[in-house]
Amino acid sequence: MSPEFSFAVHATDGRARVGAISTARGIIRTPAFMPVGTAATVKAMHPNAVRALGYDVVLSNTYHLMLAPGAERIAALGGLHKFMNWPHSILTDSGGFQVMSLARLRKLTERGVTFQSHIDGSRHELTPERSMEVQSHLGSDIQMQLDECVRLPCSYEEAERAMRLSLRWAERSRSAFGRQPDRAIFGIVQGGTEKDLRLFSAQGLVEMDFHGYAIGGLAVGEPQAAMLDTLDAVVPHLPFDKPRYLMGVGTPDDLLQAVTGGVDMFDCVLPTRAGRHGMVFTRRGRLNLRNARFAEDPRPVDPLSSSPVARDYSRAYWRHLTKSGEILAMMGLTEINLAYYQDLMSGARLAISEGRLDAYIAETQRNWAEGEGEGR
RNA sequence: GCCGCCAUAGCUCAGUUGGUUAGAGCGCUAGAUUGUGGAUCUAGAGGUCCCCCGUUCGAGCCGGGGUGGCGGUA
Repeated sequence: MSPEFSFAVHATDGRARVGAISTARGIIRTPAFMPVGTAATVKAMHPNAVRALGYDVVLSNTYHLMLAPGAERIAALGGLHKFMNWPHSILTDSGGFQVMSLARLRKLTERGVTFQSHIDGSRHELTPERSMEVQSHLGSDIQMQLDECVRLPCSYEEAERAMRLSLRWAERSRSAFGRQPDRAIFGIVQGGTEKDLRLFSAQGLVEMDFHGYAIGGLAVGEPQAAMLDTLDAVVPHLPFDKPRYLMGVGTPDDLLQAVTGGVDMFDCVLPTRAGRHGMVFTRRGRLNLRNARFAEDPRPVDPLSSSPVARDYSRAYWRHLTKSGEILAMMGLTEINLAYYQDLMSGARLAISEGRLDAYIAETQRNWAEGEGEGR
């Protein structure tokens, strides 16, 4: 296998594609879901368990690792892969999302963004150049440009301002990344739900020649239909032979819809965070295991799951563990959710390669609908 | 036995000089959660203010008696 970063489309079904990204760490089967491991851990999961579920890549985070334990420290310890014992691919977000999520702790200028640490109050400047330096210290296989993610709804002027800033930061990020033949850098399309802004952003990024293109600033407050409309407007303007990454998305239905629209990569905290709070995703829809109706429910969470965790324990047991704040609840429900997301995506990959994605989605949605109200 | 303190939501407790529909935190019941602060937010249910009598236009609040709990003491 070549250590060069590459991407190949193996089959298509409409706009949807099945393919493979090759990194120095191995193959990423696409469409791919990436579990989020912000602080060098997919919370509540051992790395080998994440791998056993079939995941080829996890996402980690520049800002959080820069604060603790520090990028230079991780570099001195042999890089992030070794540090967290995940020898497979790692994609790192640039800190752009924290510009939005930690808005009250940061100041934004043309030069970059200065955060006041939520841990100890210390100040940290994140410029496009520093973000790329940190990501290189970590040894990230796929690095993201620094961008500004804006919560929706927002005015046209605000969306345009953030998009243009992100475009200038894209150029600086691309330049700072330099030549790293075994690693990749992705640009991020911004522009809110304004199609002309999105087009402008996409065209500007494509001229800079990134290894892949992300669509950012979606699933940040707008309805699903607005997200999918925006996606439909952007995707045709992205190169066919480069991976497309919809950042921060999403629900199982979001994933299937976006795959139909031609997206290759996703990440989302939903399966892991929801799992830590008692919510599970199943073939028959979402269950909130904190609900009292599960207190005496002896049925497994999802009898058809690929995960024994979803099959071998009762809903009553998970409800008890969740309500009691037990660590095993977070571990178990996270694993069930990540198993479901993987099953969903591997099903989509197979369906695309067999040219029956629409039927696969229809069947999946039918199962969710039939499970509506289950246990009530 | 005597002395003191206490009794308000499931729990721990606020409650002004006696004044509209008695509050909080936690818990409980639900909802939200989309490039992760194990976070956060939203809504709801839940009351014989220990009991009885009295004072008062009006009592969770004042007086008397009772019951229960805690502490001290012989």
